[in-house]
Amino acid sequence: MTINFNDDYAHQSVEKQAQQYWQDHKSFKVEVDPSRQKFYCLSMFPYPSGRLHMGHVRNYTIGDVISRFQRMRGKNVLQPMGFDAFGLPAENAALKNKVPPAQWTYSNIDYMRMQLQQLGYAYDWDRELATCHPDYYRWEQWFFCRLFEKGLVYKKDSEVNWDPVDQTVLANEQVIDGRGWRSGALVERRKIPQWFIKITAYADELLRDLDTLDGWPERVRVMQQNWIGRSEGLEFSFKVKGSDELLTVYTTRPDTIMGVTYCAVAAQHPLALRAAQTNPALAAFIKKQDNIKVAEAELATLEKEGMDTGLKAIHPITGAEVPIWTANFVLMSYGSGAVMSVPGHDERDHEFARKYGLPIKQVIEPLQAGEVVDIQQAAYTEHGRLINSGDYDGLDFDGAFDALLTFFENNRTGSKQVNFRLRDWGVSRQRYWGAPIPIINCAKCGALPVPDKDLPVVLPTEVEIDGATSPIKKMREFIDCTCPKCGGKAERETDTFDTFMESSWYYARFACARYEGGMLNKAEVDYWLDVDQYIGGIEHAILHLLYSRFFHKLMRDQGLVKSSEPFKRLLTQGMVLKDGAKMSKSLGNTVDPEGMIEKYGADTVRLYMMFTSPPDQSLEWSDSGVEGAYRFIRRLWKLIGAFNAGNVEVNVAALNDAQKDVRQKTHATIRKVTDDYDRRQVFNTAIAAVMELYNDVSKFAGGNDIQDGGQNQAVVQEALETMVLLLAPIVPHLCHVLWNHLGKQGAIIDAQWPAWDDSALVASKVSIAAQVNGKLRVVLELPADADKAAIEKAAFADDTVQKFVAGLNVKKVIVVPGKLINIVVG
RNA sequence: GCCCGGGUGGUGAAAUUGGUAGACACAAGGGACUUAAAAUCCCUCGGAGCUUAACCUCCGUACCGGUUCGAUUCCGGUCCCGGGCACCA
Repeated sequence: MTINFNDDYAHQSVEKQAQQYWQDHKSFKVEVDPSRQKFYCLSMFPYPSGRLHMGHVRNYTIGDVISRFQRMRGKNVLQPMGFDAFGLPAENAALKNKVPPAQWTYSNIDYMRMQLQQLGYAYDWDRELATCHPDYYRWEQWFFCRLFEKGLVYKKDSEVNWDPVDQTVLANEQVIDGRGWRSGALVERRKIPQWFIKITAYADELLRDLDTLDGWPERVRVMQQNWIGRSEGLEFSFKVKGSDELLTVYTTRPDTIMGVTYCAVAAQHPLALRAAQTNPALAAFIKKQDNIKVAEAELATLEKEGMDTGLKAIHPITGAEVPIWTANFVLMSYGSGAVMSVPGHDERDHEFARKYGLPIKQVIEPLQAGEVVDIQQAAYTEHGRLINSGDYDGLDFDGAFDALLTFFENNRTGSKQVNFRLRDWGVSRQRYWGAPIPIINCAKCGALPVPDKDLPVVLPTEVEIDGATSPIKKMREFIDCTCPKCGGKAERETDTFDTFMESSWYYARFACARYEGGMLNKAEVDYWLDVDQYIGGIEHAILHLLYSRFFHKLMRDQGLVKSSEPFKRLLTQGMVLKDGAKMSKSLGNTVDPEGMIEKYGADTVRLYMMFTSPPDQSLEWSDSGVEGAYRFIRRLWKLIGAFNAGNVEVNVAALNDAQKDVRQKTHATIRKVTDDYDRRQVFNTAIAAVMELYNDVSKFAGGNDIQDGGQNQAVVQEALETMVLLLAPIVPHLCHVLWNHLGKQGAIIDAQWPAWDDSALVASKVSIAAQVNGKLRVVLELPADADKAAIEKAAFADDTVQKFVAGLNVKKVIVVPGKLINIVVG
């Protein structure tokens, strides 16, 4: 197949030729090579939902651009791709289409792989993996058994959404307005035994190591920090009147303790449950809380409601009796499930107290004299000085904290506590399409891990989905087994793992995807890890990234990896929107990448995606914008296609002014674009810079003979080569073909990234903005070496400047050399 | 509700460390070429005022206030939009 460069740009033949070359030369297959610096670039792998959507295209184009850029900079680049293949949608599709989840998933993978190849991504396909394959999840099962041995996993009762009609557990997503999505039944909270991994044992380290992640966006680190939620406070107990029981609470504001006017406990708190036994109204109130979906957002947006339990707590300092209420905003899962309530100085307590007419007492006043606080109107939540607090009056926050801590320690009724908001990771799912949890339950010996020799526990794939219960939960041949300890009859665990388990370590497995001797192969993993660049959606800022960081530390402590953090640099890309809303099937505003690729080619789609927004912002889809990207490619094709490459070298000494300008623009563009790719990771401005260079060269070509065999041709050749090199990561097919047309040998993927020549950047003139009172009045063209005095002299000599300063006193003159002068008059 | 972002022309955006607001594109309008259309090329393009016109002047980065010689950028407050909230992935 030959390409005629005088013809119009035809994306099909261009893209076919480039992709054929990469395939024939196995261009993106990589091996460990200690003599070369490696670069591991990873994009978050997709859930194989059927077809690629524009969000995938954006994510993977960003990753591919970075990979190809790093390769041209000489790195040994690993860019793998795989599929996060377990999950709920496969079960839904199975129900709808009467196809087993495995079959549906594998056929989606085949289709999406083909689409990814069409887009020309530089993946090492030999490392492809799918998490639903036993070769993958067997190591996850193996690893879970190691955690079991170390005591890092445990089983406890935990609440789920229960559909009483379908007799099944529902995901939060399947609960709509408090009802099951299929049955329409009011959901119930139900406690069932589930497996947990002790992420809280690593809370301190997960928090501390955030400081080492200087390649991560600040906002992601802040979100993780708040999620982990370390706080220092006081834990102490109230005596319950007429009982031996203690009501234990935790507070980060011990300084407000004298303002306690009531206590609040969760609906499921033992005290509330006990009080309910003799109080039908309270029992009804508690029962009502059972119809709330298991989600924090659900609880927190509820109208605050509560009920007096009738019990009284004894204030540990004053001995006063305060009522114990049960309140729907107190979480049983956080702390002790009970709080002291200080309506004067806590907004939630204040709202609750106003609603139920509970007293509000001020015990803190502002440090600043004169600041007026009306505690009945709104809570005062700032730190301040204690008042109405007896012996503690006059103390500030720290003083009161220390004094109260001493009081409770001396009485042995309280202590300083560090608390985390972070909860242990519940990994049990009552669903079918996931990795089986490798546990055997024996009536005699309890829960035991499956012996290594019996791994993997393979998930049966020939199943029928009925929409309610997981098929393996009634499959005797799966369930029945023998106890590895006593040899008696036992039952296999039928719950499967949370799919975050699979996505928490896939980045490591990519280093040795075909390794059969263990979870990870040290030689390969030590070379390729850490991930140098990770790219994915901001929606994963907390859960996936936190679990992966946790898993990495677990693997480190198992001796599998060396480092403490998996991802050195992180780029969180924004969503793809159309008409201001996220592209989604339910809104019917999706754009199918496949149709776009067919019409315009992969390069146009890639260029459009990268040009329209910076990667971390949302991207608004526009059909005419795609046309614009296509037009630029055609213009570039036309300009370069018509150019006859020569072998004239640039002779700097021989350049005239116009030629120098072209060369200066070329080198300024190299510098700008390199910085944009490397440090800033914004590609829209990189493309804009190349467009500017194109515009300059195009103008130059309009007024000069660029095939003169002399310096015109030389500077244009240099500019065109530069454009092709700089755009190669973004539009690789086009540049692959144009590179050889410019007379260059070899493939552009193996070409070196261009370097700029500082001496070419030196400009003779500089623009100085002249301001009067901060307002721009005129732009002065001055010699580049103009110093402070020269700038000032030129500014005052200017007519326009004179117009604004005449007759006024010059109060101050600010000069920023090379930039501006500001004359302050009055 | 809580945590984290974002808000700049008709549209996507740019302005990188507090220093010339609107680069680069899209759309629109006008023109050239053409029998015509498409394609291509050229010009105009934040708003208002003034002017034959160039110029020039004022206003303008969600809203209100502050710091500064100077604020899209920093600080305080408000509104709106988006992401996450532990069983969607």
